[in-house]
Amino acid sequence: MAWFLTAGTGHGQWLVGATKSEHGNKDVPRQGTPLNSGVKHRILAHKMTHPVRTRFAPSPTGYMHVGGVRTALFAWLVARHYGGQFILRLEDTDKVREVEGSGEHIMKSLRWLGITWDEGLGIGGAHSPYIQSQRLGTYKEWAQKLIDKGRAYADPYSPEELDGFRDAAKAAKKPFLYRDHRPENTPVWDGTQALRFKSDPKAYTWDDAIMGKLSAGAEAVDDFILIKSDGYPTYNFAHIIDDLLMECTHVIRAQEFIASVPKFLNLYEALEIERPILATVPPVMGPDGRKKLSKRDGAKDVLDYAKEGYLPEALVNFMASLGWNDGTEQEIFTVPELIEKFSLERVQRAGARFDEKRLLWMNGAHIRMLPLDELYQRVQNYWPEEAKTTNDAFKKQVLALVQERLKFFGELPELTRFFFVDLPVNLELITTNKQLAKIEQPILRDLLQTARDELAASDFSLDDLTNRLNGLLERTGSKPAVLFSLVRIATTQAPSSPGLADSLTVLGKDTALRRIDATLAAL
RNA sequence: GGCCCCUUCGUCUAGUGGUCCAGGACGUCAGGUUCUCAUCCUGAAGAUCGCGGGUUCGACUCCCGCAGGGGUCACCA
Repeated sequence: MAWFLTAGTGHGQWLVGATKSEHGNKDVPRQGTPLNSGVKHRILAHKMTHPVRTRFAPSPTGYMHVGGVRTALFAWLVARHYGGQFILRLEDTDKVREVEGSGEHIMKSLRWLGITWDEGLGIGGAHSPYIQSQRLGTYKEWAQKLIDKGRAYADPYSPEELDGFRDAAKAAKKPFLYRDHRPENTPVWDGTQALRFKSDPKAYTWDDAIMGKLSAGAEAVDDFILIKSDGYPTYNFAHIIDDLLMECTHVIRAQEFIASVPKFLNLYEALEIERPILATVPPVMGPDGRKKLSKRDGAKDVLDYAKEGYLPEALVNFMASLGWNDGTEQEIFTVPELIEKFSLERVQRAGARFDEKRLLWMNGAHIRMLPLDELYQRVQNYWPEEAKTTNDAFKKQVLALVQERLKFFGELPELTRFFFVDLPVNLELITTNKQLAKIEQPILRDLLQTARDELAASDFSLDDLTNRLNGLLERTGSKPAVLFSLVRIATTQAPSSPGLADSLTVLGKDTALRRIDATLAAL
């Protein structure tokens, strides 16, 4: 069932009437303020009769890292939570910064994570096109409305003049405000200059679904550029038009836009359109906590996590937990649980540091939750080279043994190689072993020979192996740390492996005895 | 520099005036699970709730100031 944002949906969560009382009311209690006890006074007031529609609108400037994708995730979670729609739009209005193939790469990233969209890039929809460079006519139309109202004008200055103004402002330690230089008689736009918004500066107070009550003075409102001189709109203008036309109910975006909101609010007024619910997601900080995660500082492409064998549901869980929790002590969430429990009200306002160790743990936890057959399907591209020709049944047995040891699929080869190929005898494994190093080689040799004879009589079923290994312990009087280590090293030639009996039964009699013989020959 | 936002264990966080000399998770350390690695279990260390005032019988929770951090001041988004 779809949720609708209307007054009186029952829970009192969504209230009426934000836009009109938005400004100049710092001390006046808002009408229709939510009663719903004061859930951090973040409850959003808005009137709407449409189903929830959220969007993610990246610009095609390369890959996406965890910080950017988390914003998409939150928007997606909101849409899914309310049974609404999620839209993917491409904001490609900066042709200089555009990186070829980014759109495809972004779609691939979202698809991998299971962040599905109902309209937009690649699939079209009722509000096509979803690529801003293909919507230039629309922006021009809306720009004309502003011109007709006397709320837009051509920028007569050269870039050099503008730089001069900016430098002067900087030298005076004052913020640069274009409108301080607004021409007396604002020129008519002929399409070759930049088109600027003629702002009506005033102080604003508004509600942010995450940050709560926000405010800024009139100095935050300026004459920003609507249409650049190359004919493309700026983000500041285009997104407002698109969100309106695409009927977005929420604009969920990163924190760097918070300072621009007063400009947007001013533009909504000039356009006489109702604004969507605004939500500002706090930044994901780099591991050092000094600044937000960025490509410049080596933030990874989310698809790198795919390559390394991370589970998308684990990464989703991890990103969600970066700045959100459900108020209980639950840490591991499935995607359906996230959809059910997610709410903007419980999103943190402070930035959260990216801790890859926690991601690693979470990924392991999700791997352990997977049924063996599903894990087997997912892990198929990660087997060591030597396993390529091995049959499924055998690989599945191996996988069952390493499932609880896997932190990410990329570890599969080093964890399992010895199951598929005889590794060269490495006596160092014995000489550096705490227990075995103390024992002279001839004694070790006898012990291993005894074990070999016993194993030769086994049918290599797990039960029989376990019994014989235990019997061996009694008969030889040696400690498990000695006997088991010795046999384990001889049969695997690996520094670590799953339990001895488990490993042996999967390895099989021929292989196990052959490897013991090789070790015997080397001792 | 102006404006805006943020501030609880190393990290992610719980916490909406008394139940908090602050709870959980990751990480770390120690012990247990017949060998290694891992899982699992148990335990330990780890936060004078950024600092200073105030309000209150009582503040992590409310108010004020300060400090620190972040964001922004583009014909980038």
